[in-house]
Amino acid sequence: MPRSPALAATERTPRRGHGRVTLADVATAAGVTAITVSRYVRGEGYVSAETAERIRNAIGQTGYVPNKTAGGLASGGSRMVAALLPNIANSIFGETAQGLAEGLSHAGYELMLGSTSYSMEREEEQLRAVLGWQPAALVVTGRHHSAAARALLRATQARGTPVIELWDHHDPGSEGFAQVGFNHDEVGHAMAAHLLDRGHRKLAYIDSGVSEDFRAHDRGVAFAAAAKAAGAQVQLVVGAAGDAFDAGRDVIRRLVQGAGKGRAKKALAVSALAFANDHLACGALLEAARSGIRVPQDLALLGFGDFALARQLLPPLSSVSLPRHAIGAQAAACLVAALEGDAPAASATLPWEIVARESTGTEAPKR
Amino acid sequence: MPRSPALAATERTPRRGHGRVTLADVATAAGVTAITVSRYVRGEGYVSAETAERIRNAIGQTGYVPNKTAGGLASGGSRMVAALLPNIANSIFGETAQGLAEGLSHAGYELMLGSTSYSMEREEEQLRAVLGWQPAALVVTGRHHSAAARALLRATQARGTPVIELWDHHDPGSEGFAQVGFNHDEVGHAMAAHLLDRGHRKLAYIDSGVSEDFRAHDRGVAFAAAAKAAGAQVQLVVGAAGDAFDAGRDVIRRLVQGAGKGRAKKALAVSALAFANDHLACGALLEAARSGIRVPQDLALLGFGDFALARQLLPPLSSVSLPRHAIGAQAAACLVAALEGDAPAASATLPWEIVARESTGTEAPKR
DNA sequence: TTGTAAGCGTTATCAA
DNA sequence: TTGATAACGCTTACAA
Repeated sequence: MPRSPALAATERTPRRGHGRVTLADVATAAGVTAITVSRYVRGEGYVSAETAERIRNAIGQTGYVPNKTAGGLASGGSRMVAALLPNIANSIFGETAQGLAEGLSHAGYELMLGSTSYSMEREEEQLRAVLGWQPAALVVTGRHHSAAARALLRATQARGTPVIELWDHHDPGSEGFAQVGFNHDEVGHAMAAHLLDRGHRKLAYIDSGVSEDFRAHDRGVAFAAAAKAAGAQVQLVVGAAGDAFDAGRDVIRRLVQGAGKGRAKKALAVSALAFANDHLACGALLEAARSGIRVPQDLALLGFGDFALARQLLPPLSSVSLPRHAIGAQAAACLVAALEGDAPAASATLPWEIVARESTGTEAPKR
Repeated sequence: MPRSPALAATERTPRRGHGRVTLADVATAAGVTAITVSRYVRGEGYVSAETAERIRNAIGQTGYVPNKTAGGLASGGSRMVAALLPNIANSIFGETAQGLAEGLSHAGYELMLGSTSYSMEREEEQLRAVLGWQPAALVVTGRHHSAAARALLRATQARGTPVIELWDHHDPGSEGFAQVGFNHDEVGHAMAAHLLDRGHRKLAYIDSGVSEDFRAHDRGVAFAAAAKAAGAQVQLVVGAAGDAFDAGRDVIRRLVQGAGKGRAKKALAVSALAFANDHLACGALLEAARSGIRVPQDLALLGFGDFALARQLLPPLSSVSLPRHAIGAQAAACLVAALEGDAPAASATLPWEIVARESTGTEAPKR
């Protein structure tokens, strides 16, 4: 059926558009062509003050919102960064995500977020999924990825898309990706040193129950190595899965059982415990109080993460304070710099610090 | 400088593509046309087993990744949902984000996440930003938005894009957006009832120091109304900004000061406190222990959120357990259903529950 | 300062 | 079962 001119005027052309207001609509309303509106919107090229005014009004009237997917398609670049984190619910990665979101958003980038549930397999899936959106840059967590994921990351980087690994900083730089984080071996060493300095010779590291938390394992291995090198005894214990507080309590309960009770009571098998995270440590601290174990006299406890709770308990928990938010913020800054400057992303080591509180003794370490 | 034929053959055509492998490349490799590959990739329409096999190989060889922005542009639909949350770092919204991410990802949608920092202004900005990405659906937090943001949401919904408000559920349904959450007035009432039932007649609600946490305010107002209706005394106190634990401690300190000390000591001005969140409540609980205030005999404490820590302290904290993760998961389910079924998104009220622990007394309420 | 033409990588539509 | 063609809404390149 041929369309009458009148009808055509009402409904415009057939299958034209998906109902959204386009650049062309604004242009018509402003009495210019689309490219002029485009220039105005992007703030590039020359647009006379008079024309700009007309366009401004037209945009206001029509409620135009630029279509960024079309823009990206045309220009071959997008203002969107995809990030893959093990877990967003976790306060550790939550703050990192927050830092990323803030930093990117201020620079005019959007954030596409994927949660990998600490699984390399999921990471690979998510990677394929977000890659289809042509992100301007890619953020992943840690330096352990499946072979296929590594290949995808390498190919992506080869095409000029910056890739950053978060939360780790290891010298050989695995594949040459930029890294924003810190070295977990160093933290493991420092945790051991902190306890050794205070005279402890029987140590244990309580690892996270999350099997793919590689960074926690790395710290544990380094902790053990440092302790052994100093001639101390070390155990590596894996905390129970599930609620971390309960897992921490559980560690203390088993320790007390091992020591026997009543008249058969012996000294605890270890004198200091280092944990993969503060929740484990706080659970242990609370259980110690109930078991009559004096902290730090009978047992010193050292956490990791310096959560808000750590300094609230009695005794306050010594812990490793982390640049949780800074990692995200710094990654955002690195990416934006790389993107604007058309350079590869830069790595950054971010500072962490052992905050000595009562749970590992208030004494200054003997020199 | 005119390009020689040989050169042209090497670099293909001028300004063709941005270096990515396209459908056309795969098609050439497989000896078919682009549309056939497209059909194979989407699993739609007919592709012979033989052709499919050739395409599969071609995809493997070329490492083709479908360009979802181009696809979305052509089809007028995207498989991406944008969500705006007040804060991702916070464990409350973190878990919701996690639920959303998981639910959407399983259904083959990506998640674009924005953090509004509890600011309506930021929300509006972010809204404009994500709208340009043509999301398939929109998720926002709460029912309070700036006028402009509301207009944008309404226009978006009118165009057929589902809009869901999270974490709230209020009858008039503000603008008719679907809501996935619960009614905070009811929670406020229930919190008051919980304390009134246990015989308390001098109550206070400690509100969050975050001024745009409207839901916490709503609960406080409802709490006060319920208490007054029962003939009890109520105060509304606003916690200090900054660390929530410290703000909670601070409340107790001021309460103790008010009661005087030593020989001039009087009874506390209130006998029960309800809090805007568990961090405030836990801070108060810890400070009470240090101040020699017996919980619940001298002072009953009721939290909100039932964080993992709540049941670990002594005495364990009574609190309101929330469907943090479920809100995200349910919202994802609602959206996917709406998107696949082409229907408007459905609202859902999710269950919460007051978990009575020792901090408000173990006695069964008198009937 | 503004415009024309072509193309980005994909899918809808119609035809074969 | 496969293909040709024309969009989708925008930007680059070049022209005026």
